[in-house]
Amino acid sequence: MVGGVGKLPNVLTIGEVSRRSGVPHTALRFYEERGLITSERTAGNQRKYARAVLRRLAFIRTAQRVGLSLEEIRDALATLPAGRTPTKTDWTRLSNLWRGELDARIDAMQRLRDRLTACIGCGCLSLKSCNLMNKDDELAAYGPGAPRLRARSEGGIG
Amino acid sequence: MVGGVGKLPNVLTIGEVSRRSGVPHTALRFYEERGLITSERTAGNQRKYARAVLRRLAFIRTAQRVGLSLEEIRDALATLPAGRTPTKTDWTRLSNLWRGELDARIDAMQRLRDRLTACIGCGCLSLKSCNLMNKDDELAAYGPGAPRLRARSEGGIG
DNA sequence: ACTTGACCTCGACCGAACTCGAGGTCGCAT
DNA sequence: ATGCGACCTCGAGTTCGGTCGAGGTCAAGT
Repeated sequence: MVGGVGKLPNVLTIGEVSRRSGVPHTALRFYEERGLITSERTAGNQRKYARAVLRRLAFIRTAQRVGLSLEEIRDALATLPAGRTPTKTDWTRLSNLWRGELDARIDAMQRLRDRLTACIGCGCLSLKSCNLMNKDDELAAYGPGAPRLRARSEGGIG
Repeated sequence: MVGGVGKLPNVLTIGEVSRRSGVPHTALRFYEERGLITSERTAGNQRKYARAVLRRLAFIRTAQRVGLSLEEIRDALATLPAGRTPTKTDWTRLSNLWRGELDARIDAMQRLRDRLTACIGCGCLSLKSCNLMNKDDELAAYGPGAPRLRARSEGGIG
């Protein structure tokens, strides 16, 4: 019952995973090293991936696009049953968790955008009257580190 | 008219700027090196900043939080009149530019969030029926580099 | 005059998220 | 059995956004 010569194999090589997911093989090994994905090995020590890894990768990429670090993603994924298909409950828990994070970020962005717009109205020549430039809520805290969300669109700004 | 002994001096030392803006002095020098801010020097070679630098810094931080790179920010700031108070027209141009970028990002995030939510509904046990996991539009392209938008909220996820 | 703290430069280092290259093995087709 | 591409490991290199430390100067208070 291990499927005939079908075109949907149960195990995938790293090359197949890379092509199917669009994630470079170098990154796949890197993710494995960081504990985001796992793999079995063939007799000859070559990686073989369960098809589920594709779902996991899509999840990782999605989360990354939103600005979560690999560590955060790894931790979140760790709450899912190791290596197997998660239950609806698992997903719900995770989804709710991230939804909150997403909501917060969307909210922050919208506030910023709205302020910027208001800024046009105020002329922004006076520091006092400009909401954007008065560091009240989000501008207050300055955390260390070097955040960056690469613009996917080549040439939006600049 | 170089103001008396007031508590709002026209020029600020790097330490003052750092305290007032919340940006570490190391970062201030770094920003200067990267052309995001400028400073004059005293006879003894110490930096003195115009008060306007605070506005500029708030702007930089704001833009950074949204995920723009220092280079993008620098380029945008470069469209403003060098070192002087920008006109309303200047601001309008810049604001419009970034508003588009912001809108796009907000939009992407919202789509992701909505998909995640829909995902809960679908149970997410099947790759085929799950929108989130099917890489259509935004998941398609995988760019190089190492993007990251640090979560400001300590302990949202993880 | 002296001390103290804030400031200067410059180069090294950090962590995140990867990529690249060297040198070697696996496995499949011919 | 031979060739060839896809795979392996491991260490070094890259970019971004900074921080740190050494070694030295400036400026203000006593």
